[in-house]
Amino acid sequence: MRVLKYAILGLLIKRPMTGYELAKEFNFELAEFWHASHSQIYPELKKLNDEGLVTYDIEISGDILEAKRYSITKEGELEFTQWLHKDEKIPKTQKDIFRLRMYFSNNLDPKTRIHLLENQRQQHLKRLNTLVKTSEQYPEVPDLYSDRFGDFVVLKGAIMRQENIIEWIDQCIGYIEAGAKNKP
Amino acid sequence: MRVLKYAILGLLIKRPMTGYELAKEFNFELAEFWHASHSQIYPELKKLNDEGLVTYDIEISGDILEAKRYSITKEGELEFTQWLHKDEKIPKTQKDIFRLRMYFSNNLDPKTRIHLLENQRQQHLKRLNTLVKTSEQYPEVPDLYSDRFGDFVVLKGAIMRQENIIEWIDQCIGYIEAGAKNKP
DNA sequence: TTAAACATGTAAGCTGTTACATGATTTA
DNA sequence: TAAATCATGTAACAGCTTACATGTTTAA
Repeated sequence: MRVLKYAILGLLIKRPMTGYELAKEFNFELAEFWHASHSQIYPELKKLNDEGLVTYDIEISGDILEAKRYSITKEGELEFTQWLHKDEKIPKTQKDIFRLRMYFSNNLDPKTRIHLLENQRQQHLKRLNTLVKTSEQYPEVPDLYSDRFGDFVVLKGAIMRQENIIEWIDQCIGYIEAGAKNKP
Repeated sequence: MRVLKYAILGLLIKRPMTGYELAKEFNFELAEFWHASHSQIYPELKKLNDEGLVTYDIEISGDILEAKRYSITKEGELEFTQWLHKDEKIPKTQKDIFRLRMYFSNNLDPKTRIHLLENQRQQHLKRLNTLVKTSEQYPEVPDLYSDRFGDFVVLKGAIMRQENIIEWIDQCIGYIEAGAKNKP
């Protein structure tokens, strides 16, 4: 499916970037729903260059440090746009280890279950706070054609997802507390 | 990390199963947040057997059709329980291709964006309806120590997640409609 | 009698992570 | 001058998907 290919092409439409810069992008807002490390990015950039979807110029910092600044080509833009127009089938499975654990939680005593849930709750709350803080950079909805629009909607989605997970965790805790009260 | 190992061990605690039956389990409720196909399961069962965490008896249906019915061993139960007690770090990234597309959505005209969103909406709504129908099997919260408790809480979570995604999609559509009105 | 379900396995290939490997430049 | 950041690559391995491969039993 080569999603990384399209992720890179999409980022290069914003502006030409080095592999190193692309790797950084995958660690900010984007990181909530897509990630790639440099060991994936460099080979992919090479491949995209072979396919004629990107080109690069070499930049020199200081005396000898070379950086390849990649730009998307016309063909690259075309392929990216075609991909972007396609309907996406929703995935059957969103792998989630914690939910797998909860699926098996009848094997744990109530106290342990609540401990595990509280631990998750705390982590998600922390993440939520970070996301909310980031969202303060968007006092209003960005222009539809600005690339900040995409940032904005996925950030909103990330916040809503964290809130939803916390709500689910709270309900789980509620079920366990109610169940433990009946049969302690 | 070998999550599949623990997923299989957890399922075998419920009851002894064949590889074929395990594969089926990964296609029902569990499928929302974990999946494995038979080509992964059979080698893993072999490995677990080598490690002494499961054993099997051969069952014969009809004249010659053999099935290996796997049971978890004491060691297997111990390892599983130890795993289940561990705190889980929340993942930095939950890969989501559709959100990646939306991240790049400034490259699409508003009509196409709304088309893509409506398409997702419809798919998630369909999934939601299926989940809600399934949840009717749980008129009340199952007993804390019944293995239906795990089924129940993750099903609740799956429903909440679908509702949340639909809410996000609706908000996205709202942003686009509002933005397109200002600058058509 | 035929299609669906039962049943088990292997192989090739893609994706992704962690570690290995090296070195330059900038900033504190 | 030392640490952080910039910069690029490869290798080994784990995980997962799709296809290949084979055959039996049951229910319509």
